[in-house]
Amino acid sequence: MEEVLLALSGGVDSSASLLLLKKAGYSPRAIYFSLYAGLPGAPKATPDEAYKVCSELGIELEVADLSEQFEEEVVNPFVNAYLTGLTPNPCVWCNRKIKFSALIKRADELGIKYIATGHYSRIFKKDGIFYPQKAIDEQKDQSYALCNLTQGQLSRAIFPLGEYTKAEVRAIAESSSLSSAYSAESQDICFATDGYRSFIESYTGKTQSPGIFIDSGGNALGKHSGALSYTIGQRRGVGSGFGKRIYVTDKNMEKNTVTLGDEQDLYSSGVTLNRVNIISGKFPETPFKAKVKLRYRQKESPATVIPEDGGRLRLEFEAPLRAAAPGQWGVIYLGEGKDAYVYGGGIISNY
RNA sequence: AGGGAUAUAGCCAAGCCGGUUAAGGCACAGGACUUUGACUCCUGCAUUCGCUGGUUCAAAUCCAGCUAUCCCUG
Repeated sequence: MEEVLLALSGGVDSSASLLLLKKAGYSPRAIYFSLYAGLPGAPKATPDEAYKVCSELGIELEVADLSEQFEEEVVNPFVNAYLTGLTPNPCVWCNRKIKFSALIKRADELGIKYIATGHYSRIFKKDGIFYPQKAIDEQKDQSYALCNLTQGQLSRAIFPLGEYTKAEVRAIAESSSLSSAYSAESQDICFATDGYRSFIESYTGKTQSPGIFIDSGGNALGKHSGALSYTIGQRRGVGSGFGKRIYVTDKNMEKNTVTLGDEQDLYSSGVTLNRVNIISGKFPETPFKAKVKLRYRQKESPATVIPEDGGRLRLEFEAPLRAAAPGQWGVIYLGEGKDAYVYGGGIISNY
């Protein structure tokens, strides 16, 4: 039987993945990653649930402490991004640098070919290249967060949940009487359950200093508690007295200012992507049409992808898109509808 | 000092030729959604209408006085 190394958190998704791998005839091995033990401001997380699931399925569980790598590869860049005014996406980095990286490394040590996770995504293979493809359950689709994976990681990955809906996954776990069948959805930043602001404050030990809101003309509109707490497109927490809904349109960390404006000011016709990751590994030579997402949970929008110098990609939207936030990942999809797959992605740098 | 205007929740603001539970927006709080930040959605949010009296079966809505603020003329 083919062995597979599965990342198991103990939640319903990874548990059901384990079950599905067994049913599919694989011989799965499970590994639990401890990511933020002892991190200031981070919640407690234990492998208890993972152990429970493994004992229910007669699988041996291995526990790996990755907290050092996690802090170096995910938490530090995350905090630094915020301190420089960006809006980072830690999950994209975590998948590449931590989860999939550690899975591959351990699998190699064990002589195992395949790795697996409980992500809602499929693998699309074309011309010998493996792409993350949207999950059947479009509501849960997580292919966006896999845009930064390498070909080496994808070519060995199995996503058992890609063909199932969330409801089916729960039903599968339920029918096998898995104790995790009713586990809550994971959500928000896993290591910052009280929000990124308070996490960064406790992690750095520094509180934000107050600054001012300004309008597009630079006129002062009021005071805020620190520019770090705001992100492009945000509406809440900007104060009152405007008589209308008003949004963050820009921010400046050096001056500690946050610019406010109307919703229409948030729309941009294109963005430039930095630190581009092309799934195939082959940087495009000519412009092409594709679909893009500027954030998780946004439907793909048509755009033209234009290769630029320095390995950058320019995205020109067919219709203006709202609130492109520097630091977020712009992800490019090819293919249509439910079968769309990730061509690549990069970090939004400006507009 | 005269003349005029306005006073409704944290802010803006309907209602104001009287009639059951005082619109709405912003802000705020809680929730939903969510492996990122946002957005979005749902719910809540003045027993009370500057104050004090009066008229009336009934007043935020009419009347009087007081107070505050704004504008104009000295």
